[in-house]
Amino acid sequence: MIEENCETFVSDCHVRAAVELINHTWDPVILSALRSGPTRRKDLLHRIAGVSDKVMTESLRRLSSRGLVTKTADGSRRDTAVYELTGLGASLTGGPLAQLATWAAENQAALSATS
Amino acid sequence: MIEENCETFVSDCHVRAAVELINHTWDPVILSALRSGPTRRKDLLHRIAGVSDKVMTESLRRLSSRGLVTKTADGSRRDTAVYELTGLGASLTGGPLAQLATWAAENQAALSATS
DNA sequence: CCGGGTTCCCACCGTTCGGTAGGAACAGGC
DNA sequence: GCCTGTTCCTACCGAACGGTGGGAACCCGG
Repeated sequence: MIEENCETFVSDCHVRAAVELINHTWDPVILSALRSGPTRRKDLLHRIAGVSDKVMTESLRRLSSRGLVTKTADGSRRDTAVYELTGLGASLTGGPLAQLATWAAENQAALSATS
Repeated sequence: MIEENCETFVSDCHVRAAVELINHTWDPVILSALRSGPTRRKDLLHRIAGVSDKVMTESLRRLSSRGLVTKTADGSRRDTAVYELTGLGASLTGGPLAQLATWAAENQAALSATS
């Protein structure tokens, strides 16, 4: 599906690929939340109000499978699982995602006015 | 829904708001396609392979209602309708969206490897 | 007048996504 | 042992999204 567009609009294909990384409702929020460092699942759920348990699991798995987040457990214990940004994830959150947040903050007035 | 997160994660709220502007499959592609200047609907459909007529209409309407795109018609004629980026839309496509595309291009190998 | 091209709308279908509810597995404190 | 907290998983449901098919309105060239 993406490849078709690559034939016509190469740069757009990249945009598409990138947007698909974050186009799930909570993924960007979780990524941003992880910028403060390795975080446990419980703390993520606590900090991000409104996200359900299932969605958090799904998002973390999705982000993990895409190489943006790693799950690190101390030994085999379950309740010590810690999620952390990978280099790729950090470059995404620190670069484009931060840009997006900055842009949104600067244009907040215009956005809320039109919505 | 967004406001709840704002209480806890202010910057994340902005990310959310921005992502919601582009989290529809074809919206970013259409926005990027419009960077080359005012474009007619037909040309957009022709250039972006894979997008359906309905989705194009929906996306254009959505982008228009959010102030990212304007629809300009020469008089009352229907087939001269031209879509164009607004200042807001241009700042989004030229800034964060371009950043995202650049990032995606740079990390293309890592992305395709993990997917 | 008539056919083709263009814009736009509507109704329907299948898939995906987010949310809820419930439970299993595991560790620690009482 | 028992209860609690935490991490996951598994159904299900409703809503939203993308895609298809069909058609209406409009303009132009034959």
